[in-house]
Amino acid sequence: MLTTAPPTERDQFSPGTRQLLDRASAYCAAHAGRLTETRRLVLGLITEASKPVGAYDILDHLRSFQKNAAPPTVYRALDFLLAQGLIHRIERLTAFVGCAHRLDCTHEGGCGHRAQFLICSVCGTVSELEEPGIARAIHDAAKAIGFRPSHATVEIEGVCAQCQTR
Amino acid sequence: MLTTAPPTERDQFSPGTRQLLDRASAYCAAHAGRLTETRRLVLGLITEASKPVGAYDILDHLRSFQKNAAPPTVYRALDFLLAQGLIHRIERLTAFVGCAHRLDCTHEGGCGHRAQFLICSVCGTVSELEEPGIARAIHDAAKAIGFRPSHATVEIEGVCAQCQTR
DNA sequence: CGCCTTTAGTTATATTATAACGACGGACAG
DNA sequence: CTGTCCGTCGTTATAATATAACTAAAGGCG
Repeated sequence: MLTTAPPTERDQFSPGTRQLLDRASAYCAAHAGRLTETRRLVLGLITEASKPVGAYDILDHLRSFQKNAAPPTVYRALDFLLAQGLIHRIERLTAFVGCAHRLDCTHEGGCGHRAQFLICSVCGTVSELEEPGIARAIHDAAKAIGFRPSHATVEIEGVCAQCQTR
Repeated sequence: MLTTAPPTERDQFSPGTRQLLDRASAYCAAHAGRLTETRRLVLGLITEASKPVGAYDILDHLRSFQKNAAPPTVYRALDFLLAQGLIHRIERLTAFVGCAHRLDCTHEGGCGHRAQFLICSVCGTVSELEEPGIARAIHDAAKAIGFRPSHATVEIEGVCAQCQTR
């Protein structure tokens, strides 16, 4: 009798995504982390989405690979990916996006805490900025009043260029 | 027979808070809004707290005034106060703080969307900045890529001056 | 007053996130 | 080899935050 095997990432993820996952796996290995099967699937699902995805959206999709996935399954993977800097949490949306720069970032630990996000309120897409001027303005303002910043959340809501022309 | 009356704001709020509430009431009246009893209590509770407060913390305290308060009671008041610009929501904390500047702000609608917040991870206090340099850096960066911003969330986590010296 | 709009009460439920505990598995020292 | 440790995962339950939907009351205004 033929039992139906659950789908693998090969069936669902684009070649581009799988390549990114391979690079992420190497990145983790180089930073004392393991991109396990579950973590890889979660990162893949986030990467394939064109918009931020909520934890329970991820859970729904993850269940097509692992029928017994539960909330802690997803949240544990998300915690790991956040710690590695491979994804970001968008606070205003309570949702997650892949990090556009982490794998290309040459300066250790230098990318995650400086990113800014542009949220289009029409199409819902989020794009990531790395604008030194913003980071500097924040740093300077904090320094001027004796505050020592460790991380800044910058989320800019508005209408993206594409949606303005429609 | 003597029935015990529920406490009024007079019993709980400091004179300074009550004065602020009176000013807020006038502010609302001038902007086609009514600072009703419930809204006034919620704003008072937020104002008295030295730190950001969660919606359910507010609910707990509100119940000492109104025994039948429920989640929608609080969320409706919060929605109103946010719309008036009298409080802010701190996304990273899922909590609310009073607006330090709204009542003193002379330019209509000009204060709310430019504020930045400093969150001390040691003592938990949040202070509000209004630093034109940050707002300008954000505006310029967005403009450069054709994005039209409507609102920017800037939340800076770190250690405040006071906590650094301890 | 009578009408209309805003506000509030009430119940139920949706959405997001974590606690707690046991099991499994690989790495590594002895 | 084998026992131990640590990181990961499965599982169940529950906490914390937020909203839907409907009804009723209260206030402004002709």
